[in-house]
Amino acid sequence: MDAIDRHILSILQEDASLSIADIAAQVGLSQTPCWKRIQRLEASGVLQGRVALLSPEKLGLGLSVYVSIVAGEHSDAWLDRFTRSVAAMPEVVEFYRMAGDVDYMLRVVVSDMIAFDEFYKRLIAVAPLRNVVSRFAMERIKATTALPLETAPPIAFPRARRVAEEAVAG
Amino acid sequence: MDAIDRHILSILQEDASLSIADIAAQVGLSQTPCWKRIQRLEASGVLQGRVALLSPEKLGLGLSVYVSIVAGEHSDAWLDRFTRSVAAMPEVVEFYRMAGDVDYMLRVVVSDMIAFDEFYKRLIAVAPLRNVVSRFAMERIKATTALPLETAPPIAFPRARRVAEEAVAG
DNA sequence: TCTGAAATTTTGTTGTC
DNA sequence: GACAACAAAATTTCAGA
Repeated sequence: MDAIDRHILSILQEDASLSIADIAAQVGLSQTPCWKRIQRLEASGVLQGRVALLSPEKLGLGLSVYVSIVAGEHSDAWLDRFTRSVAAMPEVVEFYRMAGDVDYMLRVVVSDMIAFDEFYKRLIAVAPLRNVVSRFAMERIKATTALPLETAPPIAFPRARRVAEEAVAG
Repeated sequence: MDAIDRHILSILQEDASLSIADIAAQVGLSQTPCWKRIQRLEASGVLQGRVALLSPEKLGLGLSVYVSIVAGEHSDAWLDRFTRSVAAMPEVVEFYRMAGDVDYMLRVVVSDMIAFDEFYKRLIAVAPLRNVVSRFAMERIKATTALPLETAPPIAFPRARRVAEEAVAG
């Protein structure tokens, strides 16, 4: 995972429709070594896959709502039920367990307030909740899938890691 | 934008590395009409692009922090300065203007608490803020780029829209 | 006007140095 | 890591419903 690998990743996380020839030219390599690096990044799991990004507005799904939840219980049964049910809802595009004053944070994508209210009723029916706060987004100023590679620490070397793992296994 | 277009979009937003032959087979079309539909969806802007998804954990960027902000002022100058500066920070992967008790919501991706604190200092130096609350994610339960197409309203027909626009223009 | 089969061109992949 | 041969895929063309 050297600077060239990072350069390749930064290009691909912005535009994965580029040809290997294009990417190779940008990073100053010929096609084969560039292709081999991409294969290695995929095999190591750093490159998880390629997806198409759709326009929420053009699909009539322009309303994002942040929902913070305080759990109703902390039993294993409650947790399992809540986690599975909420993760299975397609409107939930982000779902994190939090530290601090709220237990869970969601981002929910819906078409409008009516649709959100319909979602909300299904959400509170899933399992008992102590508190739910919904905050509505008025304007999307920035939303990217690109991670800040320039701020990533100099760890995570797929090759070095594999060597280390083999040393442990052997 | 019929059911087949939606089917194509739902496949591509899960995996954009599939060949047109694969997609065509899944939606029950031959390559050419499937390819033409994808071209049309790209031209209409519903399909915005293809990106590679990277592993935050493997890159040492496993900490997500939700930051809610109450603005310090509401002047045009403040707003412009704040919006531009925050959007330009690579750690900020989501940035929405909100309705209600908070003015802005961010999701920030960093390597650890130290890195977040460093980011936080830069953030509060950008422009005067009345209140900032940071909530730390402990566990990512779900995070997808796939929009809930099954819940999208039956609007947004790129072709029909073009016809309507031409009718207005003519 | 939309579909599908085949030809063409571009791109991805493998082998050799 | 580069270059050349090979394989596969995307794109265009064209015939038919």
